[in-house]
Order: sequence, then structure tokens, then C-alpha cells
Amino acid sequence: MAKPVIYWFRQDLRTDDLPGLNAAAASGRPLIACYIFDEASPGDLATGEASHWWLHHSLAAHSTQLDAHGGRLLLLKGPARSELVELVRSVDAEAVYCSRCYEPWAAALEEDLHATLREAGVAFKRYPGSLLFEPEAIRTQSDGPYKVFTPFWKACLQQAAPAPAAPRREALDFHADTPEGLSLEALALTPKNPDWAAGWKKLWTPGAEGARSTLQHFLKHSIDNYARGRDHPHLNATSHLSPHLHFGEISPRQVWHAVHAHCDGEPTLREQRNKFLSELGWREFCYHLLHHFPTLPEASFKAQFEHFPWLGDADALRAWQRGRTGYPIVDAGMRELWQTGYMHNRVRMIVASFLTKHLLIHWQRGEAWFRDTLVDADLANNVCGWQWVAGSGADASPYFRIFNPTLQGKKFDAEGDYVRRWVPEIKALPDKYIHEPSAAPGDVLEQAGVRLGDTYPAPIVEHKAAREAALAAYAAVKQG
DNA sequence: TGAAATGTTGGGGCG
DNA sequence: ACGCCCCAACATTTC
Repeated sequence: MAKPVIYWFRQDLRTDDLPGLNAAAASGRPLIACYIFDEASPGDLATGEASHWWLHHSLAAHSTQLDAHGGRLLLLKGPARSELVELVRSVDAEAVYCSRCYEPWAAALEEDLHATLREAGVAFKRYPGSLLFEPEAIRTQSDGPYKVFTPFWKACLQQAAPAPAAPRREALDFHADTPEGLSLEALALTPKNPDWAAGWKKLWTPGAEGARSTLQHFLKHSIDNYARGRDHPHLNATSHLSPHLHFGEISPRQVWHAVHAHCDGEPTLREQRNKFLSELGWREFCYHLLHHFPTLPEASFKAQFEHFPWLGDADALRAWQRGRTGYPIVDAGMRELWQTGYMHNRVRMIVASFLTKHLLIHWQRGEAWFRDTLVDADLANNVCGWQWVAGSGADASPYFRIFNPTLQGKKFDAEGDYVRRWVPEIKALPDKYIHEPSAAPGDVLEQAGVRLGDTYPAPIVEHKAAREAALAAYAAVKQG
């Protein structure tokens, strides 16, 4: 009987447009499809429970999809290196195929497996599929990595357009003698006692089919006003593709081509299309940066920020995490995150600016919280985004750009719809004060049933003083 | 993919 | 009529 080959699913839980899977199928060998739930290898950079909830349902959907192809998904749990080596031995595999990952720990794991398996005479084959452009393909004229987004994305767009998504393979030949492995339940990815994610299945549909319908919904309803709408959180005009992209349920290449197919030939959609594709570009930029600068999760990209005088106020961090800062737009965002595993992008910038600049808390505390609570928790995007906001990153927001949370609320949530949804205890306040309860006259507060410091927190910091303290801290660092 | 401070201009009230 | 002041409104600079 022919030796099997293993396809090791990682952050690529789909069967369409998957070069590695196509290559494995083309080998002519019977296929064993496996997924290894590995909390050990990422070390301190592991994703949290919200992301695990998504993974559970994505794996369920993926299993179903593989069933439809006549196969099944072997589930394992443990350090990927030892689990994979043991699997190769036990089934006498000829080769292991996978899609490349870009987290520093994952890249190191690939190197290790390549060497370890070669010694055993087993090929370890790694394919692209999760990015539009491989990091090695985008270099500056002096052959270095780009550190500024605009020239980076320009260089990407000058490359040959990403190849059309590979057609779905109709037939996958699965190995008859696949080990039993673990049940999905045995991975214990979903919360119990309490099941805080009980309502999430109404919000999200993990899996390739959900990814496809999310994309179609976005193209049908939101892309025509994306450039402006994306900044107004109550409009929900963003794509909501981030978790689907993170888990590889849809490839950026599939998204790229679907967006072009929808928009090209309609001149009025050109600006919207380019704006959205540039957001895919930011994802590329973050992945490439993390590849070229693997210390990005631990260290500031700009060295002088290593000496920044961060504060460690545990009470302030707690108030931020739980949405009790007294700034409605910040609290609304943090509660949306806690309750749904997601936060609108505009609001992510506002809450991140607030943590790092108003509270002077290290961006890593915020990054860790997002990584634990977001269903789309993605190391590259998360670390890159936090360093960008903090001012310590590549092509970062300048240090003096400090969002005024009240003004941001008034500008992007003018009617207060977003705030009222997530901070219901102040919803009776008139629009004029919905982003600034502390400025409301006593009788207005009373009539709205708001008692500051009781039913809703008074601001934990005063904006003007916090802004000046942040500028002073940054000035001290700047002088080095 | 900011906000605040500072500078400039021009209309209108007023003595 | 004229100069003066005030202060929006807008532009520029600074953080």
C-alpha cells in the first residue's frame, strides 16, 4: 500500500485556494489531514479564549467540509513538533505538507521540523497561501524591508497581480487508515461554567462558508460607502473578515479577486475598492514586518521607546479592560470587545490611544488584552497596530497625535448610537452630552437617571492634564 | 488613520 | 466718516 502524506492544517482552515493542499493531493499519495491544537509552542504569545471559541467552530466547519470530500480531520493536542513527529512515525508518512506561518515561533518550528523530519527521511514541504505577497518578494531598491506603508503598498501593487485563486480540487484521496485522534470536545476550546459565548453563534459564523457569505454581504451592502462608512462604528460598514482571514477560512487572494470582480467596471467604486484593498495591504505590511523584525512582540521598533516612562496603574488598566473609564466611546468599545470578541477598527484606535497616552500604560498590556479577548486575535496585526498607536512602531502615528476621546466620539458617533448600544446606563442623555456626561448640568444628569461615580464612572483621568503628561513623557524620551 | 495653540482676516458694532 | 475693538471663521504652526 502507498505511504500516506500528511497535510498539516494550521491557520488555513479551508480547502479552496490552498496551494499546499493541492500539492499534497497532486502527490498521488493518500492523504491524512490533521490539525494540532498547540498551546505550548507560542509561549507567552498564545491566543486567548475568545479566539479558541472561534477555532472550535472553525474546526467543526472544516471537519464537515472534509467529510464532504470523503475524508476527515484528525485532531491532536500538544506541542506541534512532537505530535507531528510521532504521527509521521506511527502512520509511516512519506511527507508533511503545510502552509507557511509567519509568527516567529511558528517560523522557528518550521525550521526545526524541516531538519528533524529530513533526518528521518521524510520531506517537510511548506507552501504560501496566507498572504498576497511573500515577505521575500517585496524589497526596497537597496534590498531591505520596507518600513513605511505607502511605498510598501506601492511596491506590492507594482508586482504582478496576485494569481487567480486556484480552483477547488474536486477529489481528495484520503488515507483509509487514519488514526482516531481526539474528539473536538476533547480539545476543550469552548467556555463552560459559565458559557460566556452562548450568544456568539448569532453574531458569527466561523468556517469557510461563513467567510464566503460575510464577504458577499460586505460587497453587497457596505463597500459602496466603505471609505467614509468604515470610520463610523454604528454603521458596521467594515468587512468583518478579520477572524476569517486570521484562521485562513478565506484567503486574501480570494478576497482580492472577489473585490476586483465586484468593483471593476464601476468607476464610482474605484475609490472604495482601493481603500479596502489598502486595508488588506496593512495586513500584508504587518506580516512582513513581523517576519523581518521578529522581536516586534517584545520590543519597541523605535529603540528610544524602550526607555519610555510607562506607568503600571493596575486599577486604571482594570477600568480600561472593563469599560469603566468614564469616557463613553472608550467604554463602549471595551464592552463591545468583552461581549462580542470584536471591536470596530476606529474604536480600536481610540481605546489604544487612551490606554497608551491617557493612562500611560505599556502597549503590551493592551496587546495582551486584545490577544486574549478578540476572536480575530492575530499576532502580526495586533502587535503592529499597538506599536503604531503607541508611536513606537514602524511608520507609526506620531507621538504627539493624541486622540481626544470626546471629540472622536462626537465626530464618528455623532448621534451616539454606538455609545448607547454598549453603555446603556447613559442612553437617556441627550446627544449633546452623550460623549461627555461629566459636562452635563446636574438637572440633565438627573433627568437621564445618571449619577456620575455611581451609575456611571466619572472620568478616571482629566483629558487636558493627561494629554500634557503624555506630551511631557514623550518629550523626555525624545531627548533620550 | 489629530488636536490645540497661535496667527490672520474681515465684517460689524460702537463711540 | 473713521478708527478701534471684538470675535467668528479660517489658516498655519506646534505638540
